[in-house]
Amino acid sequence: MDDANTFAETEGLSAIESILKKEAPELLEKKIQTRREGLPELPNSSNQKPVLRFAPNPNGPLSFGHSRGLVINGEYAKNLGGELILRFDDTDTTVKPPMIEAYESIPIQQEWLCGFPAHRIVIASERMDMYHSYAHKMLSNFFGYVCTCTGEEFKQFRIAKEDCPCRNNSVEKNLTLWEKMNDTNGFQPGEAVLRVKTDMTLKNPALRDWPAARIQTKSHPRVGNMWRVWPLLDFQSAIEDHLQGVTHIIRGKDLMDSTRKQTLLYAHFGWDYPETIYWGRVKVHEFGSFSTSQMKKDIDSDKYEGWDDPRLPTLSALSRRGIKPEALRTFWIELGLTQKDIAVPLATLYSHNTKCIDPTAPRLAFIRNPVELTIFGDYPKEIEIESHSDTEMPKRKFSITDKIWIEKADSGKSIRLKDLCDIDAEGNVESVERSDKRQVVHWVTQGKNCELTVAFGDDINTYQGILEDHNYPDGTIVQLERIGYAVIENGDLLMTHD
RNA sequence: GCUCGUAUAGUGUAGUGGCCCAUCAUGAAGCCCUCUCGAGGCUUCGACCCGGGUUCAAAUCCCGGUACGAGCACCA
Repeated sequence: MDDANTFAETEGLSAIESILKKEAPELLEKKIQTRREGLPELPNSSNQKPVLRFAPNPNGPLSFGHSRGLVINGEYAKNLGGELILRFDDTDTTVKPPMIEAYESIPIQQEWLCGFPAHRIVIASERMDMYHSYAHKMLSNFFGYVCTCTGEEFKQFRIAKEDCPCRNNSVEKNLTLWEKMNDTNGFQPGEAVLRVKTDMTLKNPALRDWPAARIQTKSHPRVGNMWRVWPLLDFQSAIEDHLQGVTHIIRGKDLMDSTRKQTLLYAHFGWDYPETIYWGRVKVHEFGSFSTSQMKKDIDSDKYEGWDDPRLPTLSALSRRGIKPEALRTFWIELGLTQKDIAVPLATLYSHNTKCIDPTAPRLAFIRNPVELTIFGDYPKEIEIESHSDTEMPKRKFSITDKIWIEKADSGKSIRLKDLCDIDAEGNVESVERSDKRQVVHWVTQGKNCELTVAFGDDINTYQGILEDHNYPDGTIVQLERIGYAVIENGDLLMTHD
């Protein structure tokens, strides 16, 4: 390389060019910048069919935030011919108790979003025997122990990098204490936990002898009181990933320490940890911060009408509002898999959604703040109007009387009544053909009173107006001319977005 | 406090030593088209956190700083 540069300096660049032209012409061709499309290549996936999983807590229905995990894992599974496991991590009956309806709704929403059903569904609460048997194994092999310190006591040991007294108990003692944890008349919640023996001097405090299971006495909605000792996420998830043969874990970077904890556990068992990829935190400005438990509270107190209240960021609300799964998928794929913490505006999602719905959304006129206008002069008495200017949709047919409705904001000036005629401020017809560049305004001649509901942040507004007669069924996404897209719901309108 | 992570236009993103006075989308502005303030087409605007170092060559590698975020739960 040095020689080459010296040569270039003394002989000039053109000399090099002519040599290259002879010896290796392909090097001279300008590379064209290529932009990677879609998701980055999944590492370590060329020699195996990937097995991925998405593991929500069924303490409520799926939200916008969940959709990232579903989309990313689902896309990889689909594109690489692998498998997607939908796993219910429902091992907490106390802090985030499972909601029984969620076991039904989550798979439905998963299929709606991904476009295919999960290849496997795993319910943690039905696999408790497995977790117990590995917990037992951990104790018998002396890489786990029952700890009877209080949380505060152990915290001090963790900070001081010192072993807690329970750490050196014999295997026999541990097995006895384990029995006592599982015994109704033994330890009570809070009196003992199962810990994984790692190393109390580890640099990262989060990894020091982390807890694997605890006692819960609150009944589980699916399995009742069959179990008393329940695994914590890091343990349950680690065991289950191995049991299911998960090859790739894609999750938030807030779980980086989970990976490290679980890798230590895998080392004890002699297993290989799956390939792990992380994404950063996503904030959606318009959604603020919602937690499943807070939403549940607010629904119970009637602040929201239900899980599909259009103000909420749940998948059922988005779906109800006319957000398409394709738009959600494009949105998440475009954000990609970086570890950056990002804040995104909903405008991007809406833009993708517009591309999905615009080609099939029939146009309708909706008059907000309607005022009646009498028109004088010659105008067509029967009229056919396009329902969608770019596609072949049946036309809208109306008989025109001399009374029509226009929006108050459009009244009192000379306007073009769309597809009908030019009028002056008093309603006198000036021309049937479009005669100048005056503003084109939508209008209704035969219509019904109708309510348009618009969710905006934490507010919900309804506008009374007149919607032109149509016979589209509920659920149709229409475009209200000059306003935006909306879904027909019980004959009324629910705003999708502009 | 300890540990870990990230830093490219307003917002996202591509880019893994020479294709880069940096890609694409979104956004904003303008024009064209259109009997919608929609869709479509075109144009324009706008960025490599800072400071050192390595190298002929750095957005890219190294070190330091700064900023932001996360974990250190008997939640997931």
